Amino acid sequence: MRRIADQIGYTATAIYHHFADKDALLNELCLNDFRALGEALRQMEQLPDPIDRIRAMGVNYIKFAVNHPEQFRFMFLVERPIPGPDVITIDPAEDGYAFLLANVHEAMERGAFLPAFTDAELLAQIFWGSVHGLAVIHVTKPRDGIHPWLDLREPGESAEAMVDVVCRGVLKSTSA
Amino acid sequence: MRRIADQIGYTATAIYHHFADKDALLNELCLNDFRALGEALRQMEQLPDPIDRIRAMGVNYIKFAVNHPEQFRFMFLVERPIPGPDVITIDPAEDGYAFLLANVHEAMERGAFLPAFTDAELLAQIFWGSVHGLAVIHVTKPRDGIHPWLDLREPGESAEAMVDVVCRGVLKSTSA
DNA sequence: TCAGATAACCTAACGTCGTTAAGTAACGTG
DNA sequence: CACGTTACTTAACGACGTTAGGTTATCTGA
Repeated sequence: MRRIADQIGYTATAIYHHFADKDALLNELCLNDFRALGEALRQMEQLPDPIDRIRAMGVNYIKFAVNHPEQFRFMFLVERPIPGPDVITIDPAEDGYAFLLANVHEAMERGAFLPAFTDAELLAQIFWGSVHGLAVIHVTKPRDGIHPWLDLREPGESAEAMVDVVCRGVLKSTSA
Repeated sequence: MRRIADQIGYTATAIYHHFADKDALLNELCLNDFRALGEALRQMEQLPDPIDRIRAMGVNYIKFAVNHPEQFRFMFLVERPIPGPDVITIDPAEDGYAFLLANVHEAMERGAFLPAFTDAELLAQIFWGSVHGLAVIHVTKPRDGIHPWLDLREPGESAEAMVDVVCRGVLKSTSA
């Protein structure tokens, strides 16, 4: 708070006339980042095939994390009290997960997935979870001083590989 | 520090005779948790097939995270200064990642993977990343107050599904 | 056996942090 | 021009990690 205040040329207490407390401020910044990520993923809307969109989203999700590690950590990894329901102002229309889920539904209607996969939400969570894991690993890299023998692959390389693997695992026909 | 000291019936300053500072103490606790996770994963050693071991490790990794969310967050998600090289005392023999990597190597020698996969390290990171993502999602669940429409599947269900998907994506023959 | 070192622990205090209380200056509205 | 609201200030509180300095117990060696 005091450091933010210094940087913007005010006193720390001035912030409290605009935000209830530190968490409220951080949540606002966090929502901003969520919108940025959502927008980045929504760029894939132009691709005609829903599976291609999902693939591209996966790769770009990791790219976002690697390019904005502070924001990514901030969004997903920093513990903060759950904001009150009134604070949840993020619009599903600009949410990344909602977009992913819509694409899974679309691909499912086209019969792209193996017959075993009928739960779109579960599929979406598998897609998200797989790239989320890689993203988190890359964004918390320094911690792996604990695993000095971990020879981490390039984010781009592992992202492509992960997306390929998961797609081959869920798709009826493996085009790629 | 003060709260820990209270709980163990000492003054806060007493701790500084046993640990250099807060980070040193936390790193020690963290190493403890890493050993616990490593041991949990190493239990799979009894399974004869390396692929079965990898599958079971994936499911148990998520189980560990869900059963010990505090520890898991602590190990992977809490930002802390990188410990000095002298502090890295974790033995590869009791490390989970090293065990995973060894199993990937073993399965690769048996020709279990599709010919495209020749990089054992990359494969290990795909296995780890996929379940790590789900684990992180489940362990940071409260934060998804931001995604109120996210209908999170049961950890066990999504863990099994993830492991199946990734295995189908990398294995030559899909036995399961 | 006893001096001296070492270890384990204490109290007091410092600086930093998030936050609150109380006050002041500027501004828009009747 | 009075008046409430807004934007901001200084001063201070309590909690935190940490340090300095002192006290007591325990162990070691001549």
